[in-house]
Amino acid sequence: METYNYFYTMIRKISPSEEDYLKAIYHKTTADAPVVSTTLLAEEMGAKPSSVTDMVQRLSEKSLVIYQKYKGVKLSDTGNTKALSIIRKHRLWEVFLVNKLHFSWDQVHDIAEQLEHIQSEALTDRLASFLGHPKTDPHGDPIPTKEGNIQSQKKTLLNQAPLHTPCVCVGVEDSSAPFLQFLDKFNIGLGAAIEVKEKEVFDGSLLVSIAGKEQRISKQIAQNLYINTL
Amino acid sequence: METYNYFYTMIRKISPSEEDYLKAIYHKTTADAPVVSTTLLAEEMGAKPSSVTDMVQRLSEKSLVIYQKYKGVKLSDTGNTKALSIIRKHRLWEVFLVNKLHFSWDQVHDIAEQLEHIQSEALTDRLASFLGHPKTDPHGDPIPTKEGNIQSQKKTLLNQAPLHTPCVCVGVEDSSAPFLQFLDKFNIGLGAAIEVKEKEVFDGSLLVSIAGKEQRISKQIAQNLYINTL
DNA sequence: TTAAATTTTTAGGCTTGTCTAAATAATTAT
DNA sequence: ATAATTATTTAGACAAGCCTAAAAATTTAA
Repeated sequence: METYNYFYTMIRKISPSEEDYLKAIYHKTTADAPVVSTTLLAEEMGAKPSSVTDMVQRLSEKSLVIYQKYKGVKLSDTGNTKALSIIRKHRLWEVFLVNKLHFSWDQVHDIAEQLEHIQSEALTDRLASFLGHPKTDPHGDPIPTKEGNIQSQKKTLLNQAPLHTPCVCVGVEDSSAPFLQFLDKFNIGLGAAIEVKEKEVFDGSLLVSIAGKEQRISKQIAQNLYINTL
Repeated sequence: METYNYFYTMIRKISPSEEDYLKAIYHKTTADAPVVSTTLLAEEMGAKPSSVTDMVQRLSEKSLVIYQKYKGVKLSDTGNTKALSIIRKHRLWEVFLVNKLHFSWDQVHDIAEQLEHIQSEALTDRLASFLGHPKTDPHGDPIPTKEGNIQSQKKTLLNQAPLHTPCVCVGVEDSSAPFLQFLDKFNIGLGAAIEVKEKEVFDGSLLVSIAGKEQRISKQIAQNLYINTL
């Protein structure tokens, strides 16, 4: 009995909660900061650090993460693949909700949080095909491929955009409903034409033209909007 | 603290597992047999009777079912409404999977079992609208309305169909994958034109014409196919 | 109508995923 | 360099949902 334990843990199904942790670890680690602390993860998950330690130890036993006591945690290759598959599902469902069911981009996150846990490879494949294999979700974030490849786009914050240069909005840093609703009021969406006319040194606000119309935008907004030059 | 307990239990969220039990109770009670035993429910749920007793007692505390020790269980009005809402979601998702993602009718049940637990009234509303407010699912079962009305159709088993009378296939009693795949091999689907040519007294088998072609069908098949006369 | 068989419930345990409180390690500041 | 602070882990508890084994109620049969 004991002999097969290792094998069993390897192929054990991943629970929705475990999937959420893998996703959180994915989002909270970068090339610069390759590991994340239990405290930071606890914030992200809306749980206490002690609960995170517990879960992270379980995930480590299942070889989904690499965890060193007191040092932090990062995804293993298996864990990374799993996280990307969940992110793929999340973003595909967001596209479905916006493009097919006509939800607005601020309404889809919570529903996609549930849909991303549906387990059926066939469903994901057919959904992707039904949607025309979209490359990005409604917030401009790239959708990983079935094979787990994700295109890391060169993203520039509107903050850093050159003056008097035609740009296009390609994504948001903050995809919370309040921010997205705010953007709607300013008529800013993915693909919107933006050009920075003036940068105020004092408060970092910008005078921009959006779809031909000049508007003043706060630094806080400009810090959360990604653009590409044309 | 204690004072508000009742109120809290009233508005408490229903878990996926609880939803599955409500659905099972719905499916296992009829006008003839208005209550279901824990043993029968255990079979339906793939659990032990003792586990069912546990759960049924919890559901009773939440006023979702009416339960009498040793006597069986049935849905309360609240529980019935909840069960119908889950069945509505299940069947709408089945229509989506078949009509939009082109799954076959034997592939959709397990996926819909997961999708039915997604919690978002807006999603269900928009899905129904996206699908054109279908009246029945891919197996011919009626889809309850948002208000919880379900049309009980007068269903005749192929078994009981009159001889030499044009009929149309309107549903299946058994919607397991093996049976549905079997029907596919015989080219029998919803809306298929069927006419009984001959009934064999010895084994109850039927000689029928399906889409113009004559075929012999066993009693077991005929017992699980619903038809309407034209 | 009582005894045997069956059904149902209770009691006690296990896992997952959370919590609080206490203990320990790591970091920061004096 | 050591003390104070902060971060992290451990220990123990709890609810949900399941299990097995034992007890109790109900049904069936003699």
